[in-house]
Order: sequence, then structure tokens, then C-alpha cells
Amino acid sequence: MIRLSRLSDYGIVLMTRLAREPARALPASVLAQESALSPAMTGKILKLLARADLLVSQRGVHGGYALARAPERITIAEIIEALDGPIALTSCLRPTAEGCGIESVCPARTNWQRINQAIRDALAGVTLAEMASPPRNFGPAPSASPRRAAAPARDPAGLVITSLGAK
Amino acid sequence: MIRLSRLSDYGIVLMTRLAREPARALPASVLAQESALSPAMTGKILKLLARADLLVSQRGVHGGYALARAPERITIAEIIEALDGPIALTSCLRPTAEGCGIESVCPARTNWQRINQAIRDALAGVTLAEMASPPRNFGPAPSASPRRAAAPARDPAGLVITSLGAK
DNA sequence: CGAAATAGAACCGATATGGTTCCATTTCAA
DNA sequence: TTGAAATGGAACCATATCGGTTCTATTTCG
Repeated sequence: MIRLSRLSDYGIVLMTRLAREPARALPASVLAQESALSPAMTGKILKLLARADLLVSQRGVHGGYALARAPERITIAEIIEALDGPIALTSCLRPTAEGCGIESVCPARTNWQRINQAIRDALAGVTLAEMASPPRNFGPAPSASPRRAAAPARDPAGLVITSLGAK
Repeated sequence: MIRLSRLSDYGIVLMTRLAREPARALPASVLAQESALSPAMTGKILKLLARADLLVSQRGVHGGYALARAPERITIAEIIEALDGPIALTSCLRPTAEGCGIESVCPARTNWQRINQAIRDALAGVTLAEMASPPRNFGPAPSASPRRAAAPARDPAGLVITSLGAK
């Protein structure tokens, strides 16, 4: 159901926490505690984010993690990509041959890119700063965003945004 | 990695095929063959789409499936919702209590909606008609779309849209 | 030197997903 | 009227993936 992996979910929470004090470096232990995540998971995620150059790390006794860039310059898309790999909505866009066997026929073939592009833009249009800053009062968007989907309040199909855990 | 389930993937392919001849009703068997999908899978998917009122079905010997509405009035979001349930990007938005345990603390809490809204809009902004009609020449959008994410061609973070199967 | 931290890899269990199979029902035509 | 062609619906299964843990190595400072 187009769901975000837990990894990315948690990752965004952690990054958002760090974005509240972009200057300070916090150790994984306190990030874990403040975010109510297990230290193990937290460590794993932070390592991945650091390897993707979204965080800088300091080892040793007073070490920790800090954002590698200003929160305004980090997008949700980057975080997700760092934790879960490339954003791919379909298997149809295989780069080369050995595709789905109906490349020449598949009517949707060329247009998958529309969907991927739309999602990509949506995710790249939300910055960490936006996630962190205005706790509420989400209205016409703080205009801090580079460029967003217009996002009129209409509810086209009654999509219910609800829990993942709902079994 | 924010991936579309195979169900939705296939579903979109099938719907797109049907959108090419919105008037005609095609039996599952030919849809399966033309889309290179197993008859079983195809049947399953079409049944789900019919139950969601995106397709109308005709039983009996000369039966088949046809779009329930004009392709311009069916969005990708609807198809995905029909096949994979509600579009949910995070487990954080639990409707009621028993949440993640840090509701009051979680810095990202209120802003998850930004992401969900962005994705939702992106998906609801792509219609079946767009997926089916102009085989190529995707540029300023045929303006048939109700309202799209502006989708400038820039590549913000070098996201690679690639295969799912890549193990 | 030792404690506190990150780096990195391997490992494991559950479950969700892709896919199939079976049976019931409807419809039409020979 | 009977049977073939189609959809409706549910149950079932296997495996890949994902969430999560554990263990070890390395760095850094007091």
C-alpha cells in the first residue's frame, strides 16, 4: 500500500529531532531515548544516514551525530533514499533488456515515469526544516518550501490516511 | 523503499489497457494475455477493481470487464487504494490512542501530514487517461489533468528510479 | 589504559505479499 | 436443457523481505 518502511519512518523522526538543534551533535543514546526507539535500531539508522552524508559523526568519548547540512537543504526524499534505497514505484522501468516481456506492448510503459516523477517531486518538495519547525498551523505552507505540489485541500477520492499497524 | 505493490503495479497496467477502449468490455483471459500476466493473478486483480467500483463486470458467456467511468475521471490513487488499501506512509498517524508512546514528544508528529498530503496529491493528480493516451512526448502535460504537481524537470537529489527486482 | 562512543557486519524470526487453486454463480447458445 | 464460458469469492501456501538484535572492531578522550 505504498508504505514507508519503518526504517525511513524512524529515520525521519530522528532527523527531525536533530534539525531542532542543527548545531549540536547528539549521541545515539540520547536520540534513541528521546525518540522512544531501541538503541540498536537507532544506531543502525544513524549509521546509514551518516554513510549517506546526511549526518556527520564524531567518534570517541564525546561523539555523536549532527546534520551535515542545514535542515532547509535536506529533503525527505534524500532521507528515504539513504535508508531504503532508490525510490522505485514500479518494476516496469528496468533500465535495460530482460524486462517484463511486453515492453513493446505494455500500454503504460512510457507513462510510469509520470507517477514516479510525481512522487519524487512530492518527496523532494518537503524539507527537514518544514518537518521540524512549525509544530502546527499547517495552512498555506510557510513558503519556505522550494516548490511544492499545490495541494489544495480537496479530497479527491476519500483516501483515508490511517495506521499501518491496522491488521 | 516506497514501492508500489505488484498488485497495484499490475492493476494499473490492466486499467490502462482498458482505458484504450473505454467502451468495450474485455474478458479477463484476453487482458491477461495482452498484459503477460497469469490468468489467475489477472482475475484476482480485476475482481478487486470491480468490487471497488472502478470496473463494471458482465458475467456469463460473453462477459468481461470495462471501466466504470471515463479514464479522465479515474486516478492512480483510486486504483492503488482499491488494490492495496488505504494509502498510509507512516504508522505515526494512528487515529486514536495507543500510539507510538511519544505522541506528545515526537517532533515530527504533526508534520507527517505534509508528506502524506504530498504523496496523496501526487497520486490523485495522475489520471488513467494520462497513463493511456499520449504514448510519448511527455512535456508540459496535456492539460487534461485536473491539477498536477508542477513537476519541473530538475533532478533534486539524483534519485535513481530503477528496478524493484534488483536484488 | 579503559570507558564511551561510532562502524560494520551477520544473524534471526515473523509476516506480508505474490501467486495459485478450488468452488459457486451467472449467462448465453446450441 | 444442458454445458461451456465467464465472473465472484474465499482459502491456501511459500518465500522474500523487513524489523530488530547481537557481536566485534575501531576511534577518541580523560
